[in-house]
Order: sequence, then structure tokens, then C-alpha cells
Amino acid sequence: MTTGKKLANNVVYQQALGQHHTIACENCSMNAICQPVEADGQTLDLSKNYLNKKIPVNAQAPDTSQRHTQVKNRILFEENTPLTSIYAVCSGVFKLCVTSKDGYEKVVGLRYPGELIGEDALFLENYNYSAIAIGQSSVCEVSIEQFSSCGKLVPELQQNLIALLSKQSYVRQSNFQSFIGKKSADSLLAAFLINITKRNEAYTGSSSKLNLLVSRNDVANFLGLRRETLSRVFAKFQKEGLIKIEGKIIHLLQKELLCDLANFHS
Amino acid sequence: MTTGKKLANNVVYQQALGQHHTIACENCSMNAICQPVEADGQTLDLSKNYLNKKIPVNAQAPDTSQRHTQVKNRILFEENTPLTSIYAVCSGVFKLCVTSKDGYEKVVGLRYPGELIGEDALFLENYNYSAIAIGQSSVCEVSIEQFSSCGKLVPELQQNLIALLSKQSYVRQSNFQSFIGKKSADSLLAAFLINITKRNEAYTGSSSKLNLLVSRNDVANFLGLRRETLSRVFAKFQKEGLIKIEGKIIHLLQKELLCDLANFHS
DNA sequence: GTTTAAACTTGATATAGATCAATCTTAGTA
DNA sequence: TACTAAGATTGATCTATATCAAGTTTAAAC
Repeated sequence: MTTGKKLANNVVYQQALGQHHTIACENCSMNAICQPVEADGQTLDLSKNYLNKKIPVNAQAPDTSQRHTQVKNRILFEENTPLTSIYAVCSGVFKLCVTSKDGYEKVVGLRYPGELIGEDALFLENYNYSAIAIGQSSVCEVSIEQFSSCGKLVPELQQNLIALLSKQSYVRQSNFQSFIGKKSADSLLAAFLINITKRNEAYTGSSSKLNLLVSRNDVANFLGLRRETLSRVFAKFQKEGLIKIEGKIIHLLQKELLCDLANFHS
Repeated sequence: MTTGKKLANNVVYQQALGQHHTIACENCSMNAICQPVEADGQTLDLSKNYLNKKIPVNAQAPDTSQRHTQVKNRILFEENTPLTSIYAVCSGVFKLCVTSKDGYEKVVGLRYPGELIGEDALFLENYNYSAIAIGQSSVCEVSIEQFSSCGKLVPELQQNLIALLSKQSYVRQSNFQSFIGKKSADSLLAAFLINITKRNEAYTGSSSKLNLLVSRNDVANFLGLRRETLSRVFAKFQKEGLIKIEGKIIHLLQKELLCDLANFHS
């Protein structure tokens, strides 16, 4: 891991935030169905049967673990292609996109370590968005077919999946509530920063700083703002002492005020 | 059902759209866990054990069915109160609200017949929003406690719940995708009309007209627009021949154009 | 049928954010 | 270290939507 002059801080923070390391399994949403379960008084680790590894793509440092798939700036899967697996992000970040008829790519979600990708299409034929790795990222892959055959044998596994799905449903609803009907750029960005920090809290160990990893362009696209507007709001927040910006790393200096802004209803 | 002079059309359409009738079970999201299941070669209708009825509240025409709870302009449950049941809307519509510190009530969702309420908090202590009946509405109630005890006995029931939750997760994600990052009032309203029509399609039997049931105020609140702005966009859409307005009933005359507007990315 | 309140619409003005354009910064490469 | 391209910021102007205000329609109550 080289340290350029200007980059030094960045790397330090990335290490501090653990963004280039894989998430601990106990902090991962997938954990509910990966954990060994008790069946007939025996302990079974069914994950061995359905958790796949994939060939690393464009990996700078080849992944040595068995579980994690390395992808860099690569498409994990494309919209409207057959659904075969669901994924949990292990490291890095993935953007979820849909492409409109005119070819415009709209960012409809971001997934950070420990979060699921594709589980919302579990009983559909096809994926409902494309998933694209930002920078160097990795995932765990769960084959639906293999999981199903395991699930039939172990009822407890199914209960765990129920809990996982319900939790996801909650996460999605919370997400929706955070952003629906927000009109001002200020409250949108505040809601976004609070939302992402919270989602990464268990993983990064910090409730006041986050590494966005994605470009300003992607954030602006996701929020429905112009990159110029987003830039201005970022600058304003920093000038007002609400945040401190170090490239893609954001320190939330006055979280209370940001929360007020995020909840502000106009 | 009386027919006033000006009201006649309205009532006719409401009947045509079936808004004052309860949804057929086969069109309801809850159906996956209400249907009788096969267990040990026997058919069990477990719904009898966990599907409750509730005392009608403010009902104009008392409900004679066993399953459906009648509530009118009433709170079904309040934010941050203990979660005991999940619900499926049988008739009418419910608005989901969160109240901010300053007392402002934000509409974070609308639930039409066949849709679930509260399932996203299934494994939480408390409900994460309040649910309020608009006009005369009714629900089916599933007691969590009773469902759980049934579920343990019948694995198939659990599989059905998995399917239900995954589908809900998909619905939520689709919802999110429809509204996140939409900036213009035009595309917001277009997305809203398409979204609600689609959600009600199986129930109303129509893919080109819908009965909003909720006030313009609630719609504007949900979309993050001012009622004046919403009113102007409604008027513009009608003037342009995209829709026809009959009070709360909206006819989608040019669905293709509305879809284009809804997908429009600026 | 008349009265009253609530819901909805329309008009005029002010403002937040888009747009267009230029500049600056960062990261990757020679 | 210098060069290059992509990403990010800043400035000036224009436009869509909020805001304030008045008026109209609808629905409920008397």
C-alpha cells in the first residue's frame, strides 16, 4: 500500500475505516443464513454448500480468501439478466443502476459492506438493476439453487432467512422514508450523510466519519441533484462547520444539526 | 348507497373500481400465509389461528364479515408503540406517517387494498410509523405471536412467508427507484400516478384509471411538493390531455407519455 | 335549502437549484 | 518530475417551484 504525499491522510483514514478490508461476518446482513445451525443435535455449516467464490476480476491484490470475490470497476450483474445468486458486499462499495430508454444511467442505490444485493428479486426471473463495483470491491455469493436445497432440509435456516428478509424490508422502508419528499438540497445531503454513516457504523466503528468511496457525480445522480449543486452544498456545510471534507472522507462534526436538517420537512 | 346529483359519477366509478368493497383474497399480498397449506397429507387452514378480527371503529356500515376490521379516519397503530400484528389492507387506503420533533406530520407511504402494513418491523420492538385509515377502510390482522407458533409447526408456511417478504422487499425497492432522485414536479406526479395505478391494477381491474382516495394535501406531502404546485401540475396534465380528473378519480389517457415523463431523468 | 368549513385552484412574486462556462484539483501515466 | 485526463469547484444567469394571497368549489352541518 503506497503512500503518496497528498494521499497519506486518505490511506490512513481508509485503513482506519477499514474500507479496504473485508467486513467481519458478524456484522454482515447475510450472516443470518451463513451461520452454522443446529440440526438434529448436530452443528451444520451449510454455507459451505451454497456460498461460492468467483474468479477475481481486475484485482490489484489477488484475493487469497476462499469466500470473497474480487471485482474492480466491474459489472457484478446486469439489469434484466437471469437471477442466479444474491450477494453480500464484503469490501468496497457497489452502485445499483437502471438505464432508461434514452441511455441515461440512474443510480438507484449504493451498497456498503455487510449489505445485500439482489435479494429483492429473489423470486423474480431477472435482476431489477445492474450492480457495478466501485474501485476494488468484493462480495460473497449465495447460489439460490443451492441455498434452496439446503433450506428444505433445515427449517431453522428458513427462519433465519425470514428474519433477514424482514430486516431488509425494514432497511428499505427506512431508506425510503429518509429520502421521499425531501426537497431542499441541504436536507437531501444531510439525510444522505446520516443514512450512510449509520449503515456503515457497525463496520467502520465510527458514528461520525465515513468514506463515501463513490464519486460526487454518483452521489449527485443518486440524490437527483446536479454535481455543481452538490458541490456547493458540501462547501456550505463545511464552511458552516457541520462537516469536514477530506476528499471522499467526510467527518460529521455537528451530527445533531445535520439530523435536524435531514428531518426538516420543507 | 345514495346517489347525490354531483356525486353520481363518483359513486359509479367507486363501484366500478371496487374501492368500497373488500379485495379478493387471491389478490392480497397476505394470501401467501393465509392460504390453507398441506401438512402430513392433511389440509390445514392455519389462518383461523392467527387471523384476528377487530371491533369496528366509526364504521358507517358495520362490517358483517368475520375477517375484516373496519376503521374510519382512525389510527390503526401509532409510531413507536409495541408491534403485535401485521396487517393487510382489505378496502380503502391507509396513510403511513412519521411525526418530526416540530410536530410536522410527514406521509411516508400509502397502502392500498392487498398491500401490507407493518411487516417491515416484524422483528423490531415497535412500529416505525403510524398507520391512519382514510375514509372508510378495513384490514385483516395477523397476530405475530399466534403466527409464530403456527409457523413452527408447518415449514411450508415459513416458505410462504419468505416469498411474501422477498416480494415486499422488491416492491419497496421498486417504489424507492420510482421516486429517488426525481426532481421535477412533472416527473414526480407522473411516477406517482403510474405507481399507484400499477399497484391497484389487480384489485381494480383497470390499468388506466385509479381512485386516489387520499386528499391532494396528502399526495403533495408524500411527494414533497406544495399543494399549489401539485394542483398546477394536475391541471397542466389535464390540459395537455395526459389525464382526465374527476375529483379523486384519475383517468390515465396517455400512459406512454406519462411513463416517459416518469422515467425522465432530469 | 342555507350556512359553514374544508379542500382545492389560480395568480403574482421571490428564491433555490439548474444550466452554461471557466477554472482548479487529483490521480494516473510517461 | 512533467503531462494528461478525469473529477471537482466556483461564478453568472435563467427557470421551476415555493410562498403569499385571494378566490372557487366541494362537502358536511344545520
